[in-house]
Order: sequence, then structure tokens, then C-alpha cells
Amino acid sequence: MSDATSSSPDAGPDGGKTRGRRGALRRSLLPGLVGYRLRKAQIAMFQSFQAAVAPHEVTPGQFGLLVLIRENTGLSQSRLGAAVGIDRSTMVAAIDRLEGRGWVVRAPSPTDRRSYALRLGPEGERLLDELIPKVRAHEEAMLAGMDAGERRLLLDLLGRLAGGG
Amino acid sequence: MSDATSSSPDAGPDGGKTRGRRGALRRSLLPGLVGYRLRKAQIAMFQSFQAAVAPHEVTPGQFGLLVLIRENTGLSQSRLGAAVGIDRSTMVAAIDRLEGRGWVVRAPSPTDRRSYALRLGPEGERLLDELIPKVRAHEEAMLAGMDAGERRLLLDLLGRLAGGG
DNA sequence: TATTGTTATACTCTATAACTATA
DNA sequence: TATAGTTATAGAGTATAACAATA
Repeated sequence: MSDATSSSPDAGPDGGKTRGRRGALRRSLLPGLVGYRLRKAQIAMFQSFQAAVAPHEVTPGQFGLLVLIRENTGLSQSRLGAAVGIDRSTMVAAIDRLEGRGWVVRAPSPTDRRSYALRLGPEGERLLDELIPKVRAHEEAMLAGMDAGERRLLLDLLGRLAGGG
Repeated sequence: MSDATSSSPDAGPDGGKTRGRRGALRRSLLPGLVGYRLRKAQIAMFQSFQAAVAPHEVTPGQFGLLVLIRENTGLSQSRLGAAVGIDRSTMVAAIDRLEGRGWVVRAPSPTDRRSYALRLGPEGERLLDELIPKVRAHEEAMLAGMDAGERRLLLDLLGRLAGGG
């Protein structure tokens, strides 16, 4: 196993043996785990995202839904849910929120009377046009310290993690 | 801006123009965003974690709390919450769950009658001893396709994302 | 005055099971 | 029979505001 943690940056210079009532905590094996760092990184990304899209209150998940609906106009709730890996019952409330803000429209499907054909409303189109540059700027800010090779590698390695490899 | 997405792996060979009612969705800019891939990777890690620690029902967050409590015996709920970035009111229910399963003990603090000195119970110690090899195996499985250099780089890049860089 | 744990409250995200309408 | 959307329900996780006990 990789040994990137043998000198944990979270422990003090003494290796963390003096854990006084007020110092940083000893984190043991945690900083060496990709799962742990992934979680930390995602929290930081989430918070930066929120700040970047302000004053709009949009989550990364909602941004993703808006992009998918724009790029796949007319798709159903079930298909959308399957694409992002959430249950269709969960998708109901998610679309409720987007529809309630005027961003998404539930149009009747022309081919299947059981399902809706989702599309962005005019305000959703405008919002997304406004959001995309902000999201790109947020990405740029988060990656500011990385060169092109590192960015490419990060995307590649994350993709391999997600891909089950 | 980095251009790692110009040929999206999520679009078909035609670039995604034929999005028939049953094909994969067009994902546009999403796969090129670190935030998006991070989220996908974390979902995959989470599911793999759940499977790896079965039959125990422990989340990655709970595993982290158990490690921190073991390595910092006697710490208070507020300190623990500050360390992982959650509110002390949220920590109440989190500790309730760990205590209810016999993994964590709320002992009275010897120095401050307002607070508890948290420590693992005997079952918590045993559980953690059992969990750690499983978590390491899960990490190993997720990183199976990566060599030592790639693993080191992944940890480093994730750390830089979380560190605000 | 400030801090610790707690409760009340609220909201999001997630799921399963069962229902209706439609395929 | 199977699928799409919905509802009821449940649980985890998150927060803010207020409270009592203690520092």
C-alpha cells in the first residue's frame, strides 16, 4: 500500500503525541485514504461553488440537472434520474424545486401520456447562461495552483475512480 | 482553460447529436468539470465502502469519527465537530447513533462538567480493529489500476483542492 | 459573558412501498 | 405485465435559534 501518510501533515512535529486539549487532532490513517481526501475536497468544492454562483442559490447537483435538461430537451424524469443515479421518486421533489423557481417546465410528452417532456423555461435558459461562466471561473479558481498536465491527470484519475477501476 | 473535455467520453461517436429516446445522455461541459467528476468519484467510493465494510452498517463519516475518537480519547463533542466541520447540534445525533450501537461512550469530563469525554467502548474498539483492514482493502481495490506515482499524485492533488489551493 | 450539550424546528437528500394512469 | 409519475413514510445529514448548566 502507498505510504503517503507515514508523516501525516495533520500531526504535530512530534508525530502527534502531544494532543493537548487545544491543538489539532491526531488523524491517524485518515489523511492517507483517498476516500477521506475525496470527501474533504468535495466539501471545499461545494462551498466554493455556492459562493461562485451567488446570489443565486443553486447546488452543484441542480446545476448538473439544468445542463442535462438543456442538452437533452424532452427527456423524462425517469431517464434523468437514471442518468444521475437517483430514484424516480427522489426526482419528483428535485424537479418540483426547479419548476417552482420557474427554471424547468413539465411539458406533456407527445408520445407517452404517462411521462413529462422536461425542458428549461426562459428563466432557466437565462440562469444557465449566467451560471456557466461563473462555474468555469470557480473551477479555474480551485485549480489555480495546477498546471495543464496536473489538471488533465486529476480529471483522468477521478474518472478512473468513478469508472470502477 | 483546460480543454480535457473537447472529446467527451459521454457523447456518442457522433459527438452526441443523436440522442435517441434510449441512448446515453449528452453531458456537455459536465465531464470536463472537476466538481462533477469529484462527485461521481465520491459516489463510487461511498458505494464501494459500504460493500467493503458489510455486514457492518457504517458510513465513511462514522468510520472517520471512530478513528478520531480513538486517536484523541477524551475529546469533547464540540471539538470533534469543529475537527470535521459540522455543527455541535448536528454532532449530538451523530454521537447518539454511535452510542446507541455501543461503539462510543459519553464519559463525564474530569475537568469540565459541561462537556463529555468521548471514548470508544469495547465494541467500538473491536469494530475498528475489524474495519481498518477492510477499509484498506477497499482503498486498494479502488486504486487497483494506479501505480504508486499516480496514487501519490492523486492524494496530493486532492489535498491541494481541499486546502483551498 | 462565553461555552457545552441539548432540544425544537426546518430543510435537503435519499430510499422503499404502494397507488393511479398509461403502455 | 411493465413503466412513469406520485404520495406516504422513513431515516440521515445538515443548519439556526434558544435554553440550562457550567465556566
